[in-house]
Amino acid sequence: MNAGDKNGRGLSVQAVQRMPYYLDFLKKQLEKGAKLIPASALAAEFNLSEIQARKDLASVCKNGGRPRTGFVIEDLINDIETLLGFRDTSNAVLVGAGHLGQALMSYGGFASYGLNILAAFDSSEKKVGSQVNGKQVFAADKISELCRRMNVHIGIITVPAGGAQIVCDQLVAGGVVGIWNFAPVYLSVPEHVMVQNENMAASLAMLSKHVQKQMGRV
Amino acid sequence: MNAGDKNGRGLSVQAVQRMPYYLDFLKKQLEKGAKLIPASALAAEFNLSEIQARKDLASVCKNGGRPRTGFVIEDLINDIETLLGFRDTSNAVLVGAGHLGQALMSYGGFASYGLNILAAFDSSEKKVGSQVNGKQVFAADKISELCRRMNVHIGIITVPAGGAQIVCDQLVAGGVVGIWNFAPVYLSVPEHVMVQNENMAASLAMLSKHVQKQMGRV
DNA sequence: TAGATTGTTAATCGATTAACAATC
DNA sequence: TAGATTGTTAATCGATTAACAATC
Repeated sequence: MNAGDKNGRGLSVQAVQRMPYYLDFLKKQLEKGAKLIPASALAAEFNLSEIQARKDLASVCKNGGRPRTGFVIEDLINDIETLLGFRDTSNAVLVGAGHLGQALMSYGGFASYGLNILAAFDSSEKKVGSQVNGKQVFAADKISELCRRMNVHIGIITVPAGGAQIVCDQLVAGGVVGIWNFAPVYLSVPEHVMVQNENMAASLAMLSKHVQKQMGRV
Repeated sequence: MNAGDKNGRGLSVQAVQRMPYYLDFLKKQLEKGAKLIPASALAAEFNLSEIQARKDLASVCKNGGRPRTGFVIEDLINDIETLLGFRDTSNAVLVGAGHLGQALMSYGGFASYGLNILAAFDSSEKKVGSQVNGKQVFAADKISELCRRMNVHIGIITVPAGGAQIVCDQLVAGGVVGIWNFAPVYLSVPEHVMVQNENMAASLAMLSKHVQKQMGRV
């Protein structure tokens, strides 16, 4: 439902998704005073094969590693952050200031992923005009206009399923090209727009299948 | 970081993850009064190839479809729900009653995915003893004991990154075999435990890479 | 030099797609 | 019967793994 992407140096989608974990670990190692790291250390930490870790690092690291010593941690951090787009901040708006929306607005960790939630929208009159974590909540009918004016390219959808497609259309109309969708519905968008689904139903399905299997075994 | 799984009738992990979307659509069609549906209708709705939709349905549908008419919607719904484990409810506990944790506890939609959050845990004395959406918040040091006593097999982790591994270990000690992890860290678990990461950093990475590319194009 | 570690090229494995036969 | 649609078997494509050469 979201086709794969050919990224720069032959990085697979899955490899890209492993990168944030590597990044986190590398930062911790750097803090501990380490300068160099072999691919095998990452493999051990994340339960991956050494080959995979090595290939992942090789495909992201500009300078490559050195036999015997490994990779320069600082370079790796730099390269991964650049690759993932975490080095410069993108502005985003959020639509749907309910429980989940407020939770996301209040979360401090997005800054290190290069995301800044500028403002929110909601259709409830009660919420419009209020602030959450210092961010203004605007009326939902202003989405397109304000997105365009603020030059925002990322939209976060945390409305109930029923309203998600309409909100999505408005975001796209406002110039948004990347949508982070928490609503449990499939969104239909033009070619140039990417939807990243936080697909909770799918996660739960995987979990409950696993639990079934495990319990069956006992 | 979480290897694929060989499911019953050769259903790929990806196919399983598409199922919740199919399910949603099929239910809507049933409500509209439709009885039968061809695979091509799903393909059109979700922007998939007809072949893929057909194969997905074929691999999940016990009775198979009929040439000319298609698949019986009611049967499909049944088969998919059974496959995904949505038909019988699993109890879960949640650890970390912060913004996100409360949002999940307040969300009404999990019932249709067969998930019931029984109770929560938190390490803050302020929260212990309180209720969120009618669910009790217990002290974090009771996790293992209560999980075992309540026979809970699914744990939801919504604590900050630093505490996630400890919480995870306690859940596993309490008999949990499926963990839904919202903390932005890799969790190390025994073989029989499955971790489903709600990997927000990865989602954001994909989005920001896409936005970069799109903006570069203009 | 020997050994650890990277880098590269080929092999395997799994998922998707294509071609075509079967059926109502 | 003709045509729509499913089901099956083979081909392609992409990601992971394996084997081995290169390098410090």
